[in-house]
Amino acid sequence: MYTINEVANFTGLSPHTVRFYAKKELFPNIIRNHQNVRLFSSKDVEYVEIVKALRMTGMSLENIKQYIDLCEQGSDTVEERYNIIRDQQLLAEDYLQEVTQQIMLLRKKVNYYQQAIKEGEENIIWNPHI
Amino acid sequence: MYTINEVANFTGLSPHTVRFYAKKELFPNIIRNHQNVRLFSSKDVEYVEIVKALRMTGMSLENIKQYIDLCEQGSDTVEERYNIIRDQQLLAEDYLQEVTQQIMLLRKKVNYYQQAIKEGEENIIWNPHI
DNA sequence: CTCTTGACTGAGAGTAACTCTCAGGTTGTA
DNA sequence: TACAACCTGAGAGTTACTCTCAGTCAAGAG
Repeated sequence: MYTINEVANFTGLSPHTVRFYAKKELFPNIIRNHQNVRLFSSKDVEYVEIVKALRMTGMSLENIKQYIDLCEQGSDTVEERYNIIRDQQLLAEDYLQEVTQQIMLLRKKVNYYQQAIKEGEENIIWNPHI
Repeated sequence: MYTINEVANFTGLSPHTVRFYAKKELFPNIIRNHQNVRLFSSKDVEYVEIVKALRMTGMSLENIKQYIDLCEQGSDTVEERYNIIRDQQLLAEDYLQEVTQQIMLLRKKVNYYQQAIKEGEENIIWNPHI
């Protein structure tokens, strides 16, 4: 069983964020010890990880909550959950493409600036640009 | 010269967002016609595009503003701008890696669910899971 | 010549997702 | 017994949108 700080450490989320998610009931079944401290089982940590994955690929907390609720309803909801995750995966691949495009623009700028600095040293006036 | 809607259309940002950015002075030198309508030159559109690239790779609007201001100060700031863009590019590559990791988790889940559905049809009780 | 339609305007409210501060409680070590 | 290191909830603050609204203006229809 893990405390909120331990979970934060190995998921890479901040303790604040984990507590924030917990308050939104994104991690069902979390038990507390006699000091009211949250204790995460390894299954709870799996929930944290899937929440992180869905969040980082752009799903809203509201939709993540719906998915978590389906998980808790048992194996009747397997197909519905499958659709959600597959759709999200596809969205995420598109998003990845978009970000890759933007990184390519940054790379182009980096090359441009390298050129500009090099030519600047040769006292060629460089067309002021973005 | 382009109106805000045209710019929104071919950058993929919403007109709301473009206006929001304009209010934050992220696009300097934008002129208005006699009806007070913003008109974007192709240089202004370049600004919109670099703002979008920086934003999509995780830079805050505050830092983007600083970069834009440097751009406006002319060629003395080329090296500083180079550092900013290169650092952002490196950050973005890391971020891309992180998102890719999360997509791989989603792919794993997709496979898992496909298996679960297949075995479910054969009336094997599947261990309820996330 | 008025009327409607459509694109723009600024102001400002609303929302999502954190992010941080604070006051307080418990426990383990010096 | 003090104090450092955790945890707690409540709530304020921040960022980046996102939307609503009332109003302006110009062009085209009747």
